[in-house]
Amino acid sequence: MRDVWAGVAAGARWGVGEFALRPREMARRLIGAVLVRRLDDGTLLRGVIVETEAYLGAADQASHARNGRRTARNEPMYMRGGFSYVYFTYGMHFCFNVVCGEEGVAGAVLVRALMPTAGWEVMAANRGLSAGWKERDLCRGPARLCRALRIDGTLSAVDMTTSASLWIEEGDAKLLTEASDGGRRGVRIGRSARIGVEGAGKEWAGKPLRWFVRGSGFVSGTRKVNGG
DNA sequence: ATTTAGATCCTCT
DNA sequence: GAGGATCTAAATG
Repeated sequence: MRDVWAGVAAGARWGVGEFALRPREMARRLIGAVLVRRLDDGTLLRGVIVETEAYLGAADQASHARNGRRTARNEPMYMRGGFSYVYFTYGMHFCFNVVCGEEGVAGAVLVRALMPTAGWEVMAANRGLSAGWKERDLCRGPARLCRALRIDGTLSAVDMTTSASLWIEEGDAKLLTEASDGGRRGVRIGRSARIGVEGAGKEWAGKPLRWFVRGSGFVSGTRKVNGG
């Protein structure tokens, strides 16, 4: 992971340049970065990104932009890198994506889990959890993450390079080490097939387009999927 | 620890 | 009208 931070300052807000990557590279690059949400009352909620999935354009049969589809819902996927794409699914959940690449080309990264670093109490309240909750459960999974950070459809197509409500900051190696459950063997990044896309058919459902911090209790999915 | 069913409604065909 | 980039609780090994 060290190479990822070469020459960049921890805590700096990402600009257009950081988002100018293709989905695969973006998904890998986002691991360890910090997602920041500022509520209307000024409360800051933060978390280190520990799990992502890349969604490509026309060829990717698991993507909302498959076969070149362009609809009102997926329009943000075609925007310039740095915009958000939030969609509603399963009748009750929102999922948050980071749009990447150049304008006119579909591509985004689903952020699936965070290690919360600020605002735990507010996140728990947003999730509707009662006493006894654990930090590791607050943002484990894309829908939980959105609920904890109060991200919904009104935060789709937001420019995260300028927004006062939602943005990404450069990560810090120490925080990622913490997220990796001690990280005694160093921070290791695992890869696997994406979750919940079986319907896309063997070829695309099987591609290793999911990235996660190995051994982290903040990552979603089963032990089997996470390779122990 | 793993599996199952049910919730619930927007989006696209 | 069908299905979904999910989550929770309950049941079962």
